[in-house]
Amino acid sequence: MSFLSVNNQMDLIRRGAEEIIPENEILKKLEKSKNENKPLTIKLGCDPSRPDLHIGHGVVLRKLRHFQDLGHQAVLIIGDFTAMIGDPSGRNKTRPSLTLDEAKANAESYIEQSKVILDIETLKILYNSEWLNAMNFSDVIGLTSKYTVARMLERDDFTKRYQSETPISLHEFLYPLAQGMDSVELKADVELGGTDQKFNLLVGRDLQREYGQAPQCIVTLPLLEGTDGVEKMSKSYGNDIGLMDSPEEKYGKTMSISDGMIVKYFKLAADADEDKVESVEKVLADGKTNPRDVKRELGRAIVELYHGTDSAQAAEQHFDKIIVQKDIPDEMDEIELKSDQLLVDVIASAGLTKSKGEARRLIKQNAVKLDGKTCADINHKLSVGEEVAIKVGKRRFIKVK
RNA sequence: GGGGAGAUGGCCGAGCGGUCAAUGGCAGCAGACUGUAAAUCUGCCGGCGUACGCCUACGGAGGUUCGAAUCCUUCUCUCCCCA
Repeated sequence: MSFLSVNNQMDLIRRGAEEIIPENEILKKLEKSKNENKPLTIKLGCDPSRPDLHIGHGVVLRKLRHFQDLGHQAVLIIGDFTAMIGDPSGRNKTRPSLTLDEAKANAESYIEQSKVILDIETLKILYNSEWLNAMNFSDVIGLTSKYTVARMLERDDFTKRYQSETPISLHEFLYPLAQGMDSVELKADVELGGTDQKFNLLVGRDLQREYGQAPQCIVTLPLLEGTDGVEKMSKSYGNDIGLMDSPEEKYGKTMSISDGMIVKYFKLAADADEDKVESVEKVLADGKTNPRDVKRELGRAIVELYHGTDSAQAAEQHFDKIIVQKDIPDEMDEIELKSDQLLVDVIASAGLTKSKGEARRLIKQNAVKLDGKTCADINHKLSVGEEVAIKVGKRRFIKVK
């Protein structure tokens, strides 16, 4: 295999990246790799404590894929060790402690999902419990002696939590060190991560130096805000576009992002190159184009990336039908009535609402339509054999027959 | 080791014996307006009952009281100050 020129490689590496630290070092690494015809080791750590991936994760996975496309060795480190330890204090809910089996199951699902982005054939997958579990207490103390409390407190979230008097457990200081040990173990040349990972990635650099290795370069990527345009994309905020979402969902959710996010989404979620990003910026700035149309293009681009052109077209058509024309879908889940039932009960039991109370409220709020006609009667009854399409809110449907 | 403050609904945060399912903000849901954008306005926002009602809920366990998120005891956890 022969590598592209360093400049050409850098064009792709820079795409969408926030920071490359230090840039001259990565150039040297690339040069050396090209001269010796030896791929670089590119590390990406993942946290298997949450099983659902979204296009926010996709940003960094995509970057790893770029390196794969350039011929380098991508390594996915599954942080099963840290997931198992979890957070004994129970304060930090983002890190529940998992059993080995759970961590493993999540890891498998993670790998399965990342297949839509990564070239799984050449991907190397390692579990960090393999080496972290093997460390004994004096190893750990030796490791901690290489870092100071003051430096740890430099990490953004530690600083904030310390200042706002929220607890920081001691063991949390060990996570960056553990992650750094992964880099040492791997002799990583480059580590990727979100900007929130910058501190941890830099610790990896320091530790590699301590252990007599050439320090890794780091490539950080911007965090992608969710569809609300404010919070970081996350399933628990409900503002995510899942990698496993259907084309229709991906398209629809994309259409709901705020205008200010369009460029960023092109850059990070649609993998657009610099030229494309520039032209989008230009079109949005000229004031003649309705941003909605640019967003439609974005929606297609994102769906296309994961599902292909045909699905992108279909998703757009579906969107136009359901949302723009407020029609009902051709296909929806169907249920059969065994006896005459109150509409409220049907909606709740079909799972369209969480409770009967909610169903009742929505009916009162004119949010329920039967075959396109608003039904505000909470006593409305459906009889056996009656065929009707129920629409709750904007996008919850069920067909009764 | 000593002293002080605190733990409330998804989150933040009031309440400090009855009128508290618990003010307010954020998030969420729905409606109006739109480009399913944003902003704005309106309504909803523990569960069951179409209202009155019942059940569950103010860190855990006991207790005082006709009545407790509110008082007492104890346990668990957190923060601050001094050493």
